[in-house]
Amino acid sequence: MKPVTLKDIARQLGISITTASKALKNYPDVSEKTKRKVRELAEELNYVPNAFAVGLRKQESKIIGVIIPTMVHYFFSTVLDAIMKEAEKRDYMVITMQSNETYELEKRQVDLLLNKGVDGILISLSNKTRDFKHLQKVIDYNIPLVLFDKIAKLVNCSKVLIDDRKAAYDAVTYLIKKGRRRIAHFRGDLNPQNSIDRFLGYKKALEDHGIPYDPKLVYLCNNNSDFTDGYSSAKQLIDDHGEEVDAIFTVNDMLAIGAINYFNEKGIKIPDRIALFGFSNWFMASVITPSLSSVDQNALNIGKTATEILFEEISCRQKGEPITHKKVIIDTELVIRDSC
Amino acid sequence: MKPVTLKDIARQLGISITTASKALKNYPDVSEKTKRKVRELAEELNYVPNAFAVGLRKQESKIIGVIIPTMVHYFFSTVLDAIMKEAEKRDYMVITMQSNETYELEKRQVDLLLNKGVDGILISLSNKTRDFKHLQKVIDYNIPLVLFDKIAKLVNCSKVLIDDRKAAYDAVTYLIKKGRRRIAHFRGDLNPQNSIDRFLGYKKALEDHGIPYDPKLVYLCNNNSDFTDGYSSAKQLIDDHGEEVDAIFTVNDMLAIGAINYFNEKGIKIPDRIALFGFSNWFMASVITPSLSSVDQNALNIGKTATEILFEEISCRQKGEPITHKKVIIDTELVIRDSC
DNA sequence: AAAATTATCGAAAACGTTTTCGATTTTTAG
DNA sequence: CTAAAAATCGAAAACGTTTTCGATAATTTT
Repeated sequence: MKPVTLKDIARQLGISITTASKALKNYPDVSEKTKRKVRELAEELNYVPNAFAVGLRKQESKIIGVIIPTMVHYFFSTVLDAIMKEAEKRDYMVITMQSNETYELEKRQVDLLLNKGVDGILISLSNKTRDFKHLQKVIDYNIPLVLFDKIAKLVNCSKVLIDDRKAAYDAVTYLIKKGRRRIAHFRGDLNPQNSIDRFLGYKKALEDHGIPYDPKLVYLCNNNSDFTDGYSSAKQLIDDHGEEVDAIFTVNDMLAIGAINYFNEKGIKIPDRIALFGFSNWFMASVITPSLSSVDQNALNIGKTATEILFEEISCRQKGEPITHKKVIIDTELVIRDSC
Repeated sequence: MKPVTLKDIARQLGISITTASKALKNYPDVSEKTKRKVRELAEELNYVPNAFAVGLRKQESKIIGVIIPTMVHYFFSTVLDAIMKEAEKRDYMVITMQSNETYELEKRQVDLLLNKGVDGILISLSNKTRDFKHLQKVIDYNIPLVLFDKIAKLVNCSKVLIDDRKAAYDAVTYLIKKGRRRIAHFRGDLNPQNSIDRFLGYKKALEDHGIPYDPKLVYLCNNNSDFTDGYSSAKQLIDDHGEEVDAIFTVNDMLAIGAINYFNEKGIKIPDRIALFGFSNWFMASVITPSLSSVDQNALNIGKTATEILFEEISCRQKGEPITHKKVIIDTELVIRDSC
């Protein structure tokens, strides 16, 4: 079974390919009678335009590309979910690629997407990306580009992100308002910017509420995608400070869950003895015992907004209108559960 | 900045487009000298073939399509991870679509993928899919198709799946070997086949070990993607049977985690008083307290194998060789943790 | 009835690549 | 030195669509 083409329709109806094409596109210079005949036959034969031919002719693919560090991740898969739904509304398809947190792959994937002729690209940068020539290439090719979550400030394109510093500030402030005074922080690596900002928010919240910042209460967890790191840091924290500490704010939920496991094991009561506040509001946070308070990043909204902006830019480009880049901050939300 | 084409290269070198094309494709009827010149210039100008033109000419897209019920799911995102890595090895890209567990979307998405000219399609069917005309269409178009996990027995194509019945049998047998005698089962909906098979495995394990099957110990959890269902079923179970029951085998980890939450809350000791065995080995299973024993479905292997088979078929088709469909059963594994 | 207008159609070029096949040039063999 | 063989190249067609523009036919206006 071969797909049916305009040629087939034209031949069967004894008209030209041109007329057949114009009939389906509702051109004014085709009579209603022929339009009807063409449309009926097209329907009957299940005609669909060949995507390659259309792409070649119109230089548009009806595909957008997405590059994320990793797929198996509650936050990113949720963002992707939103992206795909927005794309589908507009009859667009999504090609997804994983950079695996490496710059080389990310760069290569940008090239591949450009070669495929995608109409726009969404990227959440890898932790290791320090050089932005590949992004500049996208811009030079005049392909709309929107960065989300892991962004690069210096790149001239639209961005969608949360205010990590404020979100962390709010979470720590909540702990303080609940009477906690010795609040530890399990922080992440120096890159990406997110963990720095969350740390700064933590620090500022303490200072604004008259609690001295104590660097000894900050633990670096460089492998923060593994909950054993949270477990061992919790152990270290208790060894170092004993009864003194009464709360922990962690840079993500994974670390908090590792800590919860340790405390549960040692019979250290949560939240009576020590409170916990996570970040990201992964699904796990709601099912663990005790359930974990966390900052919800609103992944769906991030994905939706980023995609909407991308399509605006795509539409501007097609109409030849000038493109103005946007930077949108998505609201976060404190989700309070049993851990504090 | 416009992408550079063969025409640009040909003009700059004073040769024909034909020769430029053949030089890059290493045809024997181009002299080494011109080949070198063309390759060097192509490299310098960063030439990449236009994907639409190649697709139109060769009728191949270097894209495969994937349809899964949902993206935000540990199993499916892991399978997708494997699929994308296999595709990348072969310089292929992946278009992913979510059926959202609806037949209509699934059908529409198959159409969209066919129209895009994808070279092959991987599908894990929606729970609601009872009609397979859309799959038959893929086969009629002679596009390689591989079903995985949620398959349709009657469709004539390759399939990759696990032996749900055997896996369930093994898990329940493990509980029996550990001395459990009154083993409950939290089962899923009637569709898909998976939950039926897991139930049958449960039943057979009991019978083979001389334990009478008691339908009163089987609880239907129709909304099994929500852990509150596991919570309430656990409560019901204790209300109905009290001290009598000493283990539960659940159709997935979500239900088991709901049950664990209930038991933790009520101070019902796991595994002393009651043991639990889940299914799917979601990431959560390892972080919950107590950690949950579960059947690992080997999602990475499912994805890898399905993609390998797909590419074999794609390659056969391109060479005009006959295609033989395969049905591969991926081994599962019991992951024993603290819950039993 | 002639002229102007409008409606309807199709030829042709273009998008960029691949591939067949014939033409030309160079090399080798006789 | 000529004939055959080999090496090297390019014209042209094809993939299927869109769009411009010119041609013809039908209609309206003078």
